[in-house]
Amino acid sequence: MTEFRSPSPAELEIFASLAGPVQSVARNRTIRREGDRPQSVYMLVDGWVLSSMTLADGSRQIVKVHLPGDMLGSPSVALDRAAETLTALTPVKLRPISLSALGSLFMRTPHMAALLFLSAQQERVILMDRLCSIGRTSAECRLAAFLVHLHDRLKRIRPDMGPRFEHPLTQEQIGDTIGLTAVHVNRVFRGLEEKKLILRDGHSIELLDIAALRRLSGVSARTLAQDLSWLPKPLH
Amino acid sequence: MTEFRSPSPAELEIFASLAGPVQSVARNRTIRREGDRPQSVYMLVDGWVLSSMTLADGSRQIVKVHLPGDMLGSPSVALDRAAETLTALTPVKLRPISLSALGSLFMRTPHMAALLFLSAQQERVILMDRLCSIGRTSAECRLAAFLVHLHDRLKRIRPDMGPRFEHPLTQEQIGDTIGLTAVHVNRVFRGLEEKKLILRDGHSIELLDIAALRRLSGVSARTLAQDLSWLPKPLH
DNA sequence: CGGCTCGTTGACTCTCCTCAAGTGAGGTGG
DNA sequence: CCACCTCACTTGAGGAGAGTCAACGAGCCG
Repeated sequence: MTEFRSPSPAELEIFASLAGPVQSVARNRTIRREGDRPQSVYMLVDGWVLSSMTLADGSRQIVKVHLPGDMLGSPSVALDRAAETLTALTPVKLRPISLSALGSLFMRTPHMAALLFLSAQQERVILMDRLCSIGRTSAECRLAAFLVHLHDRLKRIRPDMGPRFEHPLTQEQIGDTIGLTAVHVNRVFRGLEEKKLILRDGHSIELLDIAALRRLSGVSARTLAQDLSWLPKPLH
Repeated sequence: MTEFRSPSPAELEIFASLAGPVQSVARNRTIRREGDRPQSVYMLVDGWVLSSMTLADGSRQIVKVHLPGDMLGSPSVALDRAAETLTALTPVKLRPISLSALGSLFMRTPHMAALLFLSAQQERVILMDRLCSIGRTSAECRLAAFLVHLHDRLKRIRPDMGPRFEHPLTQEQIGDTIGLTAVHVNRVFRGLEEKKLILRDGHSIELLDIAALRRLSGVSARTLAQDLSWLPKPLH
């Protein structure tokens, strides 16, 4: 929500007071499993979290790679049973937000509620872009799109970040995110290296030509709405 | 929102009063193009609408097939420029809802605002399911998932509907929806017919074994949240 | 030291795409 | 009323991209 740069300090305080205490989750632990009853959402304070779904044949699709600042588990608030499994990729710190706390937000600060709505819509756009990527582009384009998108999001967290970043993902997890097998992810990685578009060193990746990668990805860059004058006014 | 069965008559009236007059759009006309500034969303009163995105190489992905009762164009309210093109598939009737009307909803009825939020989350789940379908399953599974999902949604509009329904989609449009070429959609249609899972006659489709199709699709059925006691109370 | 997971590479297979051509229904204009 | 055109559907043949199976090496942790 802070992406829209309009919550007031008073509102951020309300939001913070609604969230529960910080919980720690060890690497590889499941935070919530698909099929569980959704009783809260979570603010990710620190660490990486995977949101994944399992298909009937046992294959897995990763629907979102969550970074610090993300709200986890929110799609499932509309459902009887959670759709996604949340797994800690690294040691994680998070704060639960009960459904009733979420509900009271709509009463207490309509402006924050509207921002919550906007970020849900933004997530829809991200999913739509991924649908395009997976549905209509080659493995190379998909990997490029994934890397650029991840880089953009990391950069939003650390604006001073350069073209190089660390990540905890295995190639299998990347494959499950962009709809490829681990073996093919590996080959495509090599292809991008040979084209001098990226450099890899373990779990560190450097994007050598972000513009070219973005072009290759095929999906257009998105700019968030600037004019939010139609929203309810923030509290002060 | 009415899917959650909780808006009160008073609230529905508020909602109706916020929407603009009914507009008619002829078949194949564009309602809004990607790149336009999003100035409103639309309630689809009657007809079918496609929401699509165009990639750099000119290929198209259909992001959503909209049916009467749907809200159109809402993902783009978070953006500076609309992400999706809205095209009338049939003669269409719709009512625009300006952004300021949407904003006032958050002030006037927190309960409706929360329902709006929930239906955005539900759309996210639908996109996540489609991501799984396109990313991890075969052409046959994808087509089965598409047909079952479409049938479910039509059934929600007309609960008395049987296993047979009419639709205005070409095979190319279906392909653009599930990430296949028109030629391959045709072959997979034939496959499903030969397996006695469906029957086709022009633009009419009968699902001969919905349970089998659902199993084949690989994605799990979703149940909407029943307990919405955490939402703000409705107006009366 | 041993057992794991992860990354890498090769060989082969198969699903789906591409290109091409033919059919049929519907619409239009002479 | 018919010739013509267009668009959607259909089917075939061939090719390419991604999957599958398998093996091996490297790093990490107990």
